[in-house]
Amino acid sequence: MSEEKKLTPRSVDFSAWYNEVVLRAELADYSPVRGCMVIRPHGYGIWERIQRALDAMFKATGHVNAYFPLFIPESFLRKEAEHVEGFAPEAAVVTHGGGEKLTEPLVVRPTSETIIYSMYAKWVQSYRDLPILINQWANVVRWEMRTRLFLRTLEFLWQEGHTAHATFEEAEAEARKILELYREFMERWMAMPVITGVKTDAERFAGALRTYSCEAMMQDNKALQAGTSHNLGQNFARAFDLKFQTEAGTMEYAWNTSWGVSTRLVGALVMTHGDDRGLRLPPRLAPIEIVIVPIWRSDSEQSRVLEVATQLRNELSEWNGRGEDKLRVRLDAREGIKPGAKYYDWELKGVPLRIEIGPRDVASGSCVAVRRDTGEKRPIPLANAASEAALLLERIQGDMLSAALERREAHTVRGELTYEQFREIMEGEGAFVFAGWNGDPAVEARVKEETKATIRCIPDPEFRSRPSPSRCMVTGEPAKYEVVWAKAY
RNA sequence: CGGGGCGUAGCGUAGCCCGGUAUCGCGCCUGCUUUGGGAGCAGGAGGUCGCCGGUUCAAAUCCGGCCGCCCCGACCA
Repeated sequence: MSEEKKLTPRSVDFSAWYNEVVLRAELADYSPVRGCMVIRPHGYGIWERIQRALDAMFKATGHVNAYFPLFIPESFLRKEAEHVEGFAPEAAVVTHGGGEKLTEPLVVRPTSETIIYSMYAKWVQSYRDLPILINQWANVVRWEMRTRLFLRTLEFLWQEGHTAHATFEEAEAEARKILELYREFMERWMAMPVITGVKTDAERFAGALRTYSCEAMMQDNKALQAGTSHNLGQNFARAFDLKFQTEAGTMEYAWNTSWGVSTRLVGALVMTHGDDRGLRLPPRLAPIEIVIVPIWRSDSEQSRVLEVATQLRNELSEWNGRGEDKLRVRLDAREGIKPGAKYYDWELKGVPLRIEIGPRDVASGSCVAVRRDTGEKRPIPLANAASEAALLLERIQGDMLSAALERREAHTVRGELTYEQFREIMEGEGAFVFAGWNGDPAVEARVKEETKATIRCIPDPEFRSRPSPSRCMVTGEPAKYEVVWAKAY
């Protein structure tokens, strides 16, 4: 019997549970600097899987990677009025270098629009130079008041795409295309369903014309903004004199978009799929998809089991039934630790599939596969273990998405409801509420004040309820939009 | 920046009210026995009790100040 503290059950305190999973599954750790997080190898491995998948998707849509400076002259931020207003309060500023006071302070980038569009201005003369489709993998710094592991840290890793186009329509199409790309990634890779839509003015990115977002529901029924894509219009092009000569010979400002997702996605994964045993990883993002745990009693059993287990490990990792995408397998041959302890260990870390193999299995030419998501056990023959395991992994990926979608729908309220009913929902369990809104920012602010719920987005048509509410939930006036309300991180 | 909580071995903690030289568990090291759901026994190493000052014969404990962290809120990916 161990006296070690058990994981806090999610039902007791979701925040405490989340922190314990992140720390104990060894995804991340607190650093000596407040609000800055150390990403440990397991957490970084997940981020690398995310990077790899997204990068391939960006390249497939014609984007290329580049890198821009960490330091931005303070004056650059000021060139776009809304932008500076939004980011100045959370800027980290370097005032000294080489032992001397700088003539102009340098801002550690909170986002790179300004430095990037200042460069695009040099690169673009003609409509023939457009579009520019560039992505950068980088770290950014935002001096937040309150931080949370992965969800909001002072420094975080992300990908930021920055494009320039010849027309509004082209920029708008780009922003929408990336939104769809994000949605596909979140559903197919993260097994995390999201609602996409456009932000209200209150929630719009500082300097953007329009902001689109992906909104995911965590297991405490709160929303997490998982990704954003902005149509920046000509706001930054004007600020940085990013002009081009059109086919007709006139001069025009370029149209920009920017979009990004961050290490927050790792937190989203935990809060979407974790359970009381720890993390559950969707197979496609799991650094290790399969862990083989050998079981033995005596020395002779040990050598025999390990021999078969090693052979199984090799067969699995060399199997080419998935083409270039090899199975990611780990054999846990540690000695002096009981198999049960190994099970708990890998369950906490979220490995989707465990294969147990002991003397009885060796004798019968089989092994036992155990699903992390459902706990379901099934014997599979060693002869075709690879294809069986691959099939199970695919099923786990699909089932995890279905389960998350079902959970979200069970906590989604659609159709006409009164403000009183809404308040009751927000005071209780919380939910995604589709409701009518008259478009008045004052109403939006009042609801936030009274219930802590915000408009997550004006959703795309496919997510809207049918028929849309005709009245504003708060005022009873005719509704201008249907919106999704929820408390958010 | 407001409200709450906490700083004692690598981790989690007892002791504090009522001062007397630090408790227990996990982990770690050595040896033997173990291994189909967190192993057992024996031995062992490991501590500026967050920091500074005060009271006292004596401070983890009482008093004053400072620092740090976590949680809740305002702000935000």
